[in-house]
Amino acid sequence: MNNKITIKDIAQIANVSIATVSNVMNGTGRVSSTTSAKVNKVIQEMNFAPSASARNLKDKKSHLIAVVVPLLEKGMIQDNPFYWELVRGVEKGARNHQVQIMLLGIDETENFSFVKTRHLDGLIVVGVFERSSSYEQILNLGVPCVFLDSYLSDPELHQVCLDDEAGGYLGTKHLLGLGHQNIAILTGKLQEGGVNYFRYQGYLRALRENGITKNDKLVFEESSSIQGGYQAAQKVSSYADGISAIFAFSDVSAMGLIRGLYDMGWAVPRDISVVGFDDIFYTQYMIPSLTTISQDVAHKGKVAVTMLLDQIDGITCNDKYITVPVSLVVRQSTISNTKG
Amino acid sequence: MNNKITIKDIAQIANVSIATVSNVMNGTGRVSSTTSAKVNKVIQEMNFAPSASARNLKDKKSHLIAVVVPLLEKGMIQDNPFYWELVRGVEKGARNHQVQIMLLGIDETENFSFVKTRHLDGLIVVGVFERSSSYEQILNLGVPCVFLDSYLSDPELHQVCLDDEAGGYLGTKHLLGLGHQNIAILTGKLQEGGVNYFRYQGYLRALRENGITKNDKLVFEESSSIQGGYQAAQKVSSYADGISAIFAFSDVSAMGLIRGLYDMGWAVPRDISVVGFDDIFYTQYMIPSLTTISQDVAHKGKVAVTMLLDQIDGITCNDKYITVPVSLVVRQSTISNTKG
DNA sequence: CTGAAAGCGCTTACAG
DNA sequence: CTGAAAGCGCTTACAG
Repeated sequence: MNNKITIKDIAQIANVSIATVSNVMNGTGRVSSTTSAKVNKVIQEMNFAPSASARNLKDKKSHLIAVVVPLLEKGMIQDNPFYWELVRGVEKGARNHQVQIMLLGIDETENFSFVKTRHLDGLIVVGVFERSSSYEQILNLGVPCVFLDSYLSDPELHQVCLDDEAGGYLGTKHLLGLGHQNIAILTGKLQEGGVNYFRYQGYLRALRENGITKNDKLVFEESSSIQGGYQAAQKVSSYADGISAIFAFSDVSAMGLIRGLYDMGWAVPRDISVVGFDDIFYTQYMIPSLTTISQDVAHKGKVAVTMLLDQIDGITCNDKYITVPVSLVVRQSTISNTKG
Repeated sequence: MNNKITIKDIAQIANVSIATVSNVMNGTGRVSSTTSAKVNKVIQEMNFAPSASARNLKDKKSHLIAVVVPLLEKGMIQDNPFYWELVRGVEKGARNHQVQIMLLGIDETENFSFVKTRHLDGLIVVGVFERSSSYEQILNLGVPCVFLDSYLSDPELHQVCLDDEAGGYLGTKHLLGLGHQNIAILTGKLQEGGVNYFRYQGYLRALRENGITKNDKLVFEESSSIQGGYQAAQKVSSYADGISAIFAFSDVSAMGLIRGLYDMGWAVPRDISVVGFDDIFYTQYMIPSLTTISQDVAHKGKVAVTMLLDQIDGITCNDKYITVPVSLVVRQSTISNTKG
């Protein structure tokens, strides 16, 4: 094939120097409009696409950013479709700004050499913890970053976070309002400083406001997956006739939980009310449809790209820490407490 | 930061030439083990990561492949989580082989210049049609490609397809076996040569085998999304008391359909049996769980990478066309026809 | 307004 | 076994 067309060929055909061709392409320097038109015509005709490698070698800019997503144990990227919505948002945002994205799954063994190797312009990092090896590594890179759902204490870091505490509060409040007293939570790893931790804080605040003392037995800590939710159902149902409502910190685990309860003869919301978190695309189509805490994930992705690109372009934004709002969406999975 | 370390620095510190450093890194040429050890030590200590740009400029290889996914009208990548499972499979496969992936959404205006610009080693293209502009463009690129779910007639093309015809057949056969006669289908665009087309052919074959003449009124062509399925419910229920079963050509549309029917007072499977397609992660957790045609999407992604990399490395495989098998998974959404 | 030339950081024959 | 040098395809001062 003819992917070997270079700036030299264009220069030769257009009868100008390569410097001129370069200037035309980049709108730099002073070029007469006739020359410019002539060169552009040749570029068109030859279907010339300048080599990014050569450019990067000079510029040290790649116009490539990476979306870095944690790996599941099995070496696969997270399966929660939540990540897909996020990535889709990032892709769209990036496309609008002429940069392209790489997708990378990482675990604690990752050394991030690809960032230097590829001269990546920046990173969008999803869900790292403060004291993880990945976190350290990323900071040492000294490359523009935006962290998503990561809650890092360093105020200099650019972050986009959800108002998780409010989400935890809203969901709990909703259940309390329906007369539920023994409200269980189904959460993924409850690591301090993590997403679930803040949701849990919101839960506790709502309880306090209502003068309810917390009961650690009502905290079910399971893998935050659909299977995890399913497994939790056994524990939940075997534990307690007292539990009239449960707040799951992700929609996928809520779905697994509901199905698990169903298999044990419990109907939602008749026997127990369930609240989810995320407002994943299918929640309103579930039977019963799921009451959940809604967030605009795709928007989050777009915000992250915008922040990152500003940062790359050296535009300082006054708000390094952006909190995306949450809202409660009431559907069929929650009803008034009938157990008295 | 010190991302400015180059091969020169390493050479200087290790007291050798840059050629030697290069040879050590690439295992090329003849290097004494002492020199090699010395150089490697310095590389380690300096945390040196060679520039991909410089390398690519010489090699014309980027160790980058792109996953190309069709765009929805709204400029976003497809929202079906099916794509996420696929991309995850590709990512894992790529990671195991030291190449990295770019994710790109494309529409008919895409000119694919990024392929030449970035010297991409290859492309994994999902769901293009034979006579689309994208298809033409991609062929002209002359770059290694693997097409997924695309059904292209050129036997020289590398493709990974599902046995869609068999899937359509199996699902229909299952319903026939349960005594259903008026079996409707809910399909996305029924374009000749497309995925849905083949599933439809399988459906027809099963009907023929049972001596049932096809009825075009039983074909509901809707957007292949969860919303599309939901909307179809009205048409399905208003049409026909005769319909006792419906075969949806995607799980997401099946979910929307079931919910839509539910909202009109129809229960699945009591009033109507439903079969889906894909075996998306949540199907077994739905209430009722969904009978569906199963395919191993992540595996499909991995097969595609392997094929692509072989092709890039010039390894000719005898099988350019790989068909991934399907199987029927019977769950709760289908029961015997009770309408007589 | 235009062009000759250096240089980005590598790899690869080619000498030695 | 090791190194000097050319060259990959661009961009960017610098002359003219």
